[in-house]
Amino acid sequence: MPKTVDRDEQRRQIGAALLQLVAERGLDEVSVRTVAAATGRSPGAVQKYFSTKDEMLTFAAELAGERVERRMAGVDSALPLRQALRELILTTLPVDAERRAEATAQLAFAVRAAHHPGLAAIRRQVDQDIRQALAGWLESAGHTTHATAVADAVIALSDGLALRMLYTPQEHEHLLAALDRSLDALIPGPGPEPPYSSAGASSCSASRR
Amino acid sequence: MPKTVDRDEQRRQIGAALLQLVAERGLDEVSVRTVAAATGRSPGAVQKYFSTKDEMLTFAAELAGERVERRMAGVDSALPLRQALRELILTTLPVDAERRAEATAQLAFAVRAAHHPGLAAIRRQVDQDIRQALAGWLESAGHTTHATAVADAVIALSDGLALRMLYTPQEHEHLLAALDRSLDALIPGPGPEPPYSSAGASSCSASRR
DNA sequence: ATCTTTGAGATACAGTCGTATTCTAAAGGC
DNA sequence: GCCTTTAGAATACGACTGTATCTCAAAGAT
Repeated sequence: MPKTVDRDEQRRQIGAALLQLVAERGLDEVSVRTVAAATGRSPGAVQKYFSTKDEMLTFAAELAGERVERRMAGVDSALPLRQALRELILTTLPVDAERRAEATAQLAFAVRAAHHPGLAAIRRQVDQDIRQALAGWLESAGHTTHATAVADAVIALSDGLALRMLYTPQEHEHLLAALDRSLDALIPGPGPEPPYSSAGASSCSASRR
Repeated sequence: MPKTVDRDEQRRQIGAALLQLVAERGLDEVSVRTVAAATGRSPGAVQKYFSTKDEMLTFAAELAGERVERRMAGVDSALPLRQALRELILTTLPVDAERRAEATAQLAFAVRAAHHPGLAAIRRQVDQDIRQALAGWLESAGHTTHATAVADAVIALSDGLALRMLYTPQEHEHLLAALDRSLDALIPGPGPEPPYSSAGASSCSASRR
């Protein structure tokens, strides 16, 4: 046996470099050569691990998906529902350099998935996992009705806020306020009632206390 | 004066073709040559109207923004708030081929804006316009507190749902349900419950038709 | 009818792309 | 020790990119 290397580890290194490159320069700037340079390798060396650019892209998309799911699993599930949700969403919003990198890559892949069946399948799988985990949280917190619909709403809200934050760093404050407002509305109680206006029969606020 | 043409009209034609191309094949497939072919022109003819690819892209992004704002202005403002919002959001979701085309282009430009200051500025302007119009709707419907936060939430929700619909056509039903759930939560019934609501009960049980 | 200005097409150029092929060097197994 | 297998680099190729330049046809003004 000749010189041997941990192939999977190498692939993960390259994939990680690709994600970072997407974050810094955009998915359009990703080429076999730029990724190779970002990892200090020659283009030929990258070819040893990914025979095709598309294979490399797909691998990186899966890697990014795994990261999201791992972060999700890392949220303290003992937290009150609203806080847990807020914490989870905050880990997906580009509020600092690291999260901005992740969000950028995530959204870039999502848009490309619109014209790339392979990437679309990966995104669908990740979304499905997150959706079911979220629905589980909701149900175990007493949110037995329309748990999946609320889960989908939370996902959409998170993605939409992240997208806009990408090109509007000035408005992070406003958008975080919008996040809290939405969570207040979507997740009634526990704790002090959100300071929502409107006369007594405010829609959902009576369901759980 | 020699042969003369309506330059602005030509530019709009080319811009429209570019948007359609983005919708059908993705922003990566947009090149001076592909756009020229899509308009039945030669690449050189396109150069007469846009001396640079970036100028062409910027123009198309503005064109797309105008379309959104025009659609927004077209929503019947006499409608009850919740219905107006729902109608507005539906015109931005990829529920049919035409809207899918618009949403695809919109989101593609949004992601590219993350690394393109010019596009970012355009997006920010469009977002600002929509936000203020939405906030105006909300306030004039009695939603005097946190109108802008709710407006931002609505925008994020709309973008997030559109993004996911792009690569998950199978789940349109679920996502529309999530939209209604969110609207129910965000917009407490304006006096008379909207017709979506089932009887006088809490609007929590109201779902899409 | 001529001139002049313009739209449109064709072509050229340097650069980058993805991928295939070829080479060098090094690290186990014998 | 050599020999095989592999990692990695270098190179080659055709296709495509954005942009600059050139030519030609056509239409209004004189």
